[in-house]
This record gives sequence, structure tokens and C-alpha cells, in this order.
Amino acid sequence: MEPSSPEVAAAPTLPAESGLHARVLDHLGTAICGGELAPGSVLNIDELVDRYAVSRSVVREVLRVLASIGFIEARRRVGVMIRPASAWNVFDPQVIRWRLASAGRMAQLRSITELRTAVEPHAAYLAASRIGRDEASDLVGLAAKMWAAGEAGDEERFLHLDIEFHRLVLLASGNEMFVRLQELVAEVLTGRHKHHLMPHHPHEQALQMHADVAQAIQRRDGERARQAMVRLMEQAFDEMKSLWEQTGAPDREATTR
Amino acid sequence: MEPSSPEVAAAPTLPAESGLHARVLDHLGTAICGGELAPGSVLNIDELVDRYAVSRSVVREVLRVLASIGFIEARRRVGVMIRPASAWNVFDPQVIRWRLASAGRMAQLRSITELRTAVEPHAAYLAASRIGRDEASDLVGLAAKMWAAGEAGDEERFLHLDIEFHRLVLLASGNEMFVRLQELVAEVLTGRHKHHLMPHHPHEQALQMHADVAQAIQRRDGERARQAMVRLMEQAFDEMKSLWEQTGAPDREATTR
DNA sequence: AGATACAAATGATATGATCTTTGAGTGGAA
DNA sequence: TTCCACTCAAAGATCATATCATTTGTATCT
Repeated sequence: MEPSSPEVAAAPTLPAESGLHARVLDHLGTAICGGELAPGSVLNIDELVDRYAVSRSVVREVLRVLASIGFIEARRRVGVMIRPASAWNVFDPQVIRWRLASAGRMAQLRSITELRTAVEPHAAYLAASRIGRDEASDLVGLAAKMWAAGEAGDEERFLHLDIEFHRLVLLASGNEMFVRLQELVAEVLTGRHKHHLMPHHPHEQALQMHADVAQAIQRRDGERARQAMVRLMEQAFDEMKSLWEQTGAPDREATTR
Repeated sequence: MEPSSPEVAAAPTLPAESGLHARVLDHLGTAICGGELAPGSVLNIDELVDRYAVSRSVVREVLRVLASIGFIEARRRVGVMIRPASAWNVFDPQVIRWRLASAGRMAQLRSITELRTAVEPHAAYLAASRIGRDEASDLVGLAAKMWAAGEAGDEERFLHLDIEFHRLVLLASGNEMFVRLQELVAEVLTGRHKHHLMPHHPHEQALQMHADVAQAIQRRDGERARQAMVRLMEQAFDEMKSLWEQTGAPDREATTR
């Protein structure tokens, strides 16, 4: 069973969001994430009904969803108030997508990368004691394929294998919350790729580290798996550091307290 | 400015959920988390309108929210299908609350504790380089107050100080996503307290470790801060381990793939 | 048997009315 | 003047009903 061929065709973005609800939601979410709707400013329902030329049903449903992710707060006699970024559910995949598409893209990439740095080593550690035999074999196989793709200079394939590798580690951690971070990792890796932050021939070290992680997990050596993953993260972090340094380091993000 | 007196009165749970929307949402969310509505089963809007004796608007808005957190999927000509736990946004605070109130409470506590184990050490590391002078002082002060409360055997106060301590570390990490985990940590600590998992006189070690973390952060020694926090997490993890071992270890949770 | 067309079920959207809450103004009393 | 109680209207919350659009099961036709 090839664990790398069919699954890698994941959904990158859902471009043609059909349905009025999705369209309005996406538009408003983007506007809020992009800062076009500043925190504190107020809207009202009828205004939105006019602006988007949809019914109140649609607008209200959208507002409920936005409220549930902390973007807005509706108050009678006042209207719909935009809430500050500190109130957002920054773990909501939709929010992540919007932020990655907005001006705060770099800040978002940075946050997620730091999160990865924290989580993935522990995930590797846990995976070492929880992974199944077949999964472990797949993992080692993936590392091998990554090596091959790296040698061949096939960036596209390398990216997909990389995503799949980290997905499998998080999955094998047996922690539902870690698993859910897989999509964030995929976004970061893809973003890194799009910004040409990966050397055309991946560092030999990185290839070796992936292999180390896989092997340590298969041998059920959690401590070694963690350390290998730490090294991997350190390298990934360094590679990305140049990104947000060149884009004007947003060292203090939404500390709007 | 006392960082521990006014803030500690956070919202534990919002019991009297006013408004039809909140009531129906809470009821359905609880039912899904509790497994009373099994994955795969289908509802339809009119049925819910009858069951809850509310209007379609209310039901539809609730369903949109549930869909946005991955609980359901609405399909024409079919109805509203309950999705498996693997699709849930397990980072949504509302989901956490529902799960902590359901039969999956232990599994949820376990997941969050593992997440803490991964994140907090790195948060401490980052905090060491990003914390402000005043915050650092507050942190050291908190550790001192924890020591006092531990000595005095004032469990209640100790809990609040503990929550505040970890909140401050996460806040000082400068990572918006880490900050958002603060509420989860608070839930875990409170849960641990409610289940009498904390020794009446907190371990001397734990007190010392909190002090170590605070001091290392203040001295901007990230590596030492991380290591101290790792030890803290290890101890916390051990204390909780007995909990989910006695409750029938749910080692494999929703691996409904 | 297989393709095609029809029809029913169900969510999606639209519309208008009514209820409820709450901010702001208004007036009187201390 | 200052402050409290009262009133009113604005805006969301809820309700009720109707129509549209899509999906899918079924019957019909070849």
C-alpha cells in the first residue's frame, strides 16, 4: 500500500465557494482578517443585506458563524461590533486560511512555525510508543522517498512527501489535537515552498534527520525521535527566520490588551 | 499592581445560557459530544424545529455554527448528518467545554495535558526572550505567592495562582496561538483540582520548579526556563496519569479513520 | 438491462412581521 | 446642578410562510 500517492491530492484551497453563505462568510472573514474592518467598528444587518444583496437569513447565519469564531459580537440597539484579534479562535482552520491570505501572512506563518517547534518533537516522542508496525514502515518508506525526491531535485514531489511525513507523525502520536495540527503544518510547508524558501536540493542534513526520526520511531526510541525532530524543527525555523526578517519582523503581534 | 487578585475571577462556565440560539446550540453540541447523536445519523431541520419548538431561523443558525466546527454536514435531499469526531475542531473552546462535560472528559484532559507538555516548555523558552520587565517581576511574584499559599495549605488560592502563573507564561511567549491555549490550561488545572489530584500540600518540588521557571525567564535564560518547565510538566503528567488509568485508559480515542 | 425523465424530499434563500432588549434622551425631584 | 426613574425608538432575535434549487429515488421508455 502506497501511502504517498493517493492522499497527497489534498484540498489546497476551495476556490469556487458555491452558495451565498460561503461567499459572504468568506468575504467578511477576509475583510476582518485583513483589517479592512477595524476592531471596534460596527455594522448592522440591514446594511450587510444591502451590501451583499442577499437575504437576512444568509446574513444572520454568517454572523452567527463569525460570532462563534470570535470575530464579531452582536448587541441589540448597537449593531454588530468587530472584535479585536485577541478574541479570535486562531486555531480555526478557516481563520488560518484567511490570515494566510491576508497581510498578516507572515505573522501567521511565524506563529504556526513556533507551534510546530513545540508540538512536533513531542508528537514524535509519543508516536514512538504508539505507532503501529505498518505505519512505522510507511514512515521509514516516506523518509526514503524523500531522499530520492531530494536527490532527483523534484521539489513538487518532495513537498508532498514532506507534508505526508509530518502528517503521519502527528497522526501516530495518538493525540487528536496533534492530528488536527496536520493541516496547519501542511499550510506552512506549502507556504514555505511557494516563497522559495526551500533549497532546490534539500539540505542533506534535513534528509538525514527525517530518516533519523522515522527510524527512531520505528525502533520505539521516543527520546531519540524527539531529539531528531527538534533538530529538524530548528533547521526549519532558521530557514523561515529569513522570511519574516525580510518582511519586517512582526515581533509583537496582536497584543491588543 | 497585583496581578493575581482581580483577574482570577474568570468565567468558569456560563450556566444560564440566555437566548434560544445558545440553548439549542448547547443542547445539540452536548448531545453530539456525548455520543447521543452517533456519527452518521441524520437529522432534518423540521424535526429539530419541532423538537426544540423554535423557529427555522434559530435552527438554521445553530446548524451553521455546528457545521463550522465540523460537527455536522448538511446535504440536500438527505438531511443533516452527524460527522465523526475526527472532523471536529477540537481546539474550539466550546468543543472543549462540551467534551469536558461529557463522557469523554478523561480523554480530553489527557489530550490537553499532552499538548501542554509540548507547548509550555517552548512557551517558557520564548518568554525568556520576549517578556517585559514588569511582567517578569509579576511572574516571580506569583511563584512566591504560590509558595506561600502552598505552605498555608490554601488550595483554592493555590489553584488560582497556578492558573495565573501559566497564563502569564503563555502570554509572555508572544505567540498568539500559545496565548489562546491559556483557557485550556485553566480547564485542566481546575479539573485536576476538582478531582483532588493535587496533594493538599503541593509538592515542594513543584513549588521550587515554578520558582525556577520564573527566575530563569526573568534572567532571560531560555534554555533553563524550558528545562524547568519540562520538569514541571513531567510531574503534572505523572500526577494525572493515575486519573486516566483508574478511569479505564482511553488509549485509542476517536481514531475513526 | 440500461438509460432517461419525472417527482418528491430537503436544504437554501427570500420576505415581512412581531417580540425583546437596551442605549439614549427627557423630565422631575433632591 | 445632579441624579434617578421613565419613555421611546433602534437594532438584533425570533417567528411564520413562501419560493427556489439540488439531489436522489423511482418509474418509464427503449
